[in-house]
Parts: sequence; C-alpha cells; structure tokens
Amino acid sequence: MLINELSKRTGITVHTIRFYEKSGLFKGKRNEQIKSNNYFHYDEETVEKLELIRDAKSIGFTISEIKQLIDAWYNNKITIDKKLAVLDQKLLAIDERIRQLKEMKKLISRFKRDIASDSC
Amino acid sequence: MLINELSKRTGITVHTIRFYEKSGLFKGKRNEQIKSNNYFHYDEETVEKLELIRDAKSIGFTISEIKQLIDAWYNNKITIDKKLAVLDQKLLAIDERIRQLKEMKKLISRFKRDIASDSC
DNA sequence: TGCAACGTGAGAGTATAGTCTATACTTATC
DNA sequence: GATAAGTATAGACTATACTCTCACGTTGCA
Repeated sequence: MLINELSKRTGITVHTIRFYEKSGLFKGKRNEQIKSNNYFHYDEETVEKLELIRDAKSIGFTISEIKQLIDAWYNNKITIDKKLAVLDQKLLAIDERIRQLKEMKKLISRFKRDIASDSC
Repeated sequence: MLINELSKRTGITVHTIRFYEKSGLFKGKRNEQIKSNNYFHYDEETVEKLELIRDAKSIGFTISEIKQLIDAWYNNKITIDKKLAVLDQKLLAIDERIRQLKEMKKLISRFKRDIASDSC
C-alpha cells in the first residue's frame, strides 16, 4: 500500500508517518519494476509497527525507546539474548512507572481527604 | 531562603527553578524591608511544591497539568468542589495510564514468549 | 486533456521543557 | 577593598516530537 492508505489504516497523518520513517522506525520499499515513479510501498508489518508506536507513545515511550522495542521485535540481525534483554529492561521500566503512578494516586487521595476534612 | 538554598534543598537547578517560577507554578516573595536588593525569598511550601513538581513530572505530567494540581492543593481562591473535581480527574488519568502500562506489559511478555519459542 | 488528488524531498515553523549566556548589581570572604 | 559567589532579567540555544509549506513530478478520472 502507499502512504495515504497506510495513513487511513492507522489514523496517523502522512506527515507524521514520514517523520517516523525518517526517524528510522521502519522503511517503505520501492518497486523496482515501476520506473515511472519512486513511490514507497508499505506492508502489513508497517501497520503493526505504527500501532505499536501509538501504544508505546501513549505510555510515554520516546522515539528512541520505541526504536529499541521495534528492533527487538522485528530485526533479525539482533541476537535473541539481546532482544530479551531489551524487553526485560522495558518491563522493569514499566513496573517502575506503575509504582510511581500508584504513589501519586495515594498522594492525591490523601490530599482529597485533607481538603474534605478542612471543609467540615 | 534564597534561590540557591532552594536549589540545594530540592536538587533542582537555579535555572530550572526560575523556569518553573516563570511558568507560574509558584512565586517567591520580596522583602520590602530590604531596600538594597530585590532578591526573592522562598518558604517551605515552595520546597514542597518543587517536590510535587518532580514527582508529577516523573510520571509524565506536563507543566500545565502540574499547575492545575498545585492550584488544587494550595490556591485558596478555588472552591473545594473544583479542587476535588481536578483531583478526581487526575486520578482517572492515572488509572488510565496504569491500564495502558499493564497492557504493554502483557504485549511485551507475549513477544518474549514468542521469541523464546522461536529459538527452540 | 485537464485537473484534482497523491507522492517525494527539503526545509521552515511550532510547542514543550528546559539549559545556558550575558549583563549588571549585591553580598560575603579574605 | 579586591574578588569570588550569589541574584535578577532578558534573551539565545537545545532537544524532542511533531506539523506544515513549497516545489515539483505522477496518477486517476471525467
């Protein structure tokens, strides 16, 4: 598929897709048979990658963290041990974030109680 | 205390403290008795606020979200109902983030299993 | 065949969150 | 009283992550 269809499939704008591609998160392929243009073609894996990018972004991963993740997922030049190491590191980072979020919940709940008791 | 002590107490640089102050997260006070300079003075509450800023930042809150939070905490011109509404909204946002993080954990764990089984 | 829609590459612009520099004045220390 | 350290203000600079514009070529359809 071409970039416009990719955009429609994922809900991510053409500009942003190009930005991600330039950032090295994936690569379109040119069709050598077609000489009249130099359009990039994208496959289902790219759709998957963009969905992963969206999910990872929503939990606060940076582009370079997402790049590591995508490499661990899809890059076959990386050894399994290294992939597992990256994934384990991300799991730890996620656990730490969950821990911090839970602490903030406690803090906010405590403040809520304080405010409520002040009002009495 | 002056800005340098505030910086030492919180571990946040003078530059960044000034940036937060300019962003409206808190305000130092000038001592009208002292005519020779126009230095700002900060109290314990500012230390607390900076600690809250650091915690809130670490879980991905933006400056403007943190501003809302600090207003809910410390601004007495805001009604209790509005404060509680802000705090509840933040609690919901935190729960949503925890949910997303847990989903990403599942996804990564699944991929780990796939990689491990590929290697057999 | 005309023209709108699509594609590419380069580069400019925006928002957020700092980070640093320069200038000038004040305070503290030797 | 020199000089080092601290303070204020303004503004420049950086990094990240987009977002948009322009110029120009291609494709698809009436």
